[in-house]
Amino acid sequence: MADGDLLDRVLADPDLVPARADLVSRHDRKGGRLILVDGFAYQYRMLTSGRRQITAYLVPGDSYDLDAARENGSDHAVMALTSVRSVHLTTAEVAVLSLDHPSIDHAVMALTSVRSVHLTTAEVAVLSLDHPSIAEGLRLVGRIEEATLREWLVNIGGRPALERIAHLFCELDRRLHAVGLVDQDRFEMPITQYDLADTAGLSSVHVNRTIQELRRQGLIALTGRSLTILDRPSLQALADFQPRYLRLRASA
Amino acid sequence: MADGDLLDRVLADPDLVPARADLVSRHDRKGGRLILVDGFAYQYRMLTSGRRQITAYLVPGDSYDLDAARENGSDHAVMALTSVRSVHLTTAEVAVLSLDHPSIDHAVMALTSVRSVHLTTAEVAVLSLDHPSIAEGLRLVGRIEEATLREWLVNIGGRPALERIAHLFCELDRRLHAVGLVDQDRFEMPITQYDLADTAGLSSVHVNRTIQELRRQGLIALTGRSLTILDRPSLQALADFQPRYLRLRASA
DNA sequence: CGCACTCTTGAAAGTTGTCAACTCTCGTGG
DNA sequence: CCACGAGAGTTGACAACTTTCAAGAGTGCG
Repeated sequence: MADGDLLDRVLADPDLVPARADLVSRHDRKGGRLILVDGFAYQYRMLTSGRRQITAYLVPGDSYDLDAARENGSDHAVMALTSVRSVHLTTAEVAVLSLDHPSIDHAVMALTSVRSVHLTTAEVAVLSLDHPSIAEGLRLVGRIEEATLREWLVNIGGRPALERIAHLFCELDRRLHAVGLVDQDRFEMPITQYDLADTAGLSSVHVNRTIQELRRQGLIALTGRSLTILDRPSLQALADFQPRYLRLRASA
Repeated sequence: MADGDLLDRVLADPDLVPARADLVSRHDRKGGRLILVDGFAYQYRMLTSGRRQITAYLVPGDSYDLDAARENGSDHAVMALTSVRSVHLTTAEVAVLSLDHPSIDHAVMALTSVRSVHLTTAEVAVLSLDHPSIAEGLRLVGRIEEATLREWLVNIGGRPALERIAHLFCELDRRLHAVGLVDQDRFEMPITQYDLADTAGLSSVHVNRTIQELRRQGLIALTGRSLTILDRPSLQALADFQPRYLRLRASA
């Protein structure tokens, strides 16, 4: 069969994982190499104290461990935040698919609009290390993930609650905007305040009060699952948000 | 000239950088690709609030950006904590050196004793991406750095001050032990309490009180620049420290 | 309708930060 | 040799931030 067919077939038949189920569990030997087609997920780690620390979010178009660096088990797991459609790739599929997609512009991987992202990120997956430009692309993804991780460390270690939550919202805004999921400064954010608490290293009660302060300052509106950025410049200024680390295109 | 000669020459003539000077500055276009031969350094980021957040420590044997991923400027800088001897490698040197060191066991890069580390990590530097096993090695280094970054995020986001500082000491202990810099559960740690504060996301006053509590519990002794681990099992248990992320050999 | 989950609120307690001063060490210059 | 000054560590009192506990209100789904 043609490789394009395989790609189409793989994308056409994503796995469906319900909310709050592990997409990839800790010490998962099968490898979690996947692409998120639809829905939100997060990477997390449980402490022996019982506390949970979220270390990354996955939004549509994002991938996880495509280079199989964590194949032999890792120190964290990935859980679906909403019901999720994702494509899991086997080593065989990655290898087969890579044969006919030798040249993918890795700059494209920095994401543009949602439709192209799904395809583009998928294409990324079809690449093997045999193709230098592919290896290049995977390395870029890795660097963005690392820069984001460092940004989170700086955020949690260096900013008080209000700025911390504001920064998180700014990041989600830009990332979702890049994949076309922001409409009129408004986007769906299916993250509970408990999740935000375990992301920011705060208690859920304090997250709640912090969000109310952001509302009071007229920066955001948050009702149910829908977040609206009312004053992006002020919100970004408050958070000291510099989106360069995300390596997104100027617009989308 | 033979590659071995170049390697020797490079190692024999390290740069000397005084304490509190930048080894690599932000937006440094020259690229910071280096190996630390002697001394301590840290990677950090300044916030507009004036706060400094340390995101990583470099100890003897550690490298920085050998794969030149941050060549075009990054969001952070690297500063010498003590006076430092380091080897800076140019692109040309890395290229030349890579030609005759095709097969380096990447497992060795996980560090053993101090002498071999200096050589081994140096050898890592002499590798280019043309050699698959080298690329492999650089990727392993990257993964360890990323896992450490994630560990710090979990540490700062999820643990109170006492556990946080304890965890930091546990990590330094294991990393320095791996390069032979721990003698009788005691090692030199030229990190001020101000530095620790900006590492752990605490104030220096609170770091001071936290250290006193660790002393009071009989876990450590810290005088001047010398830290002694008095009760490693208890300290590690307190910190919930699992050294697996460092990927160190069993002993050294 | 009722359960489960999420959001919100108040009060009290605990943790951490700020400010300010004092001590200690160490290296330099008189 | 001693005085001095800079950097680092220590301490106390107080303020600010954040958590915990507990309870009630809102929301969506079977």
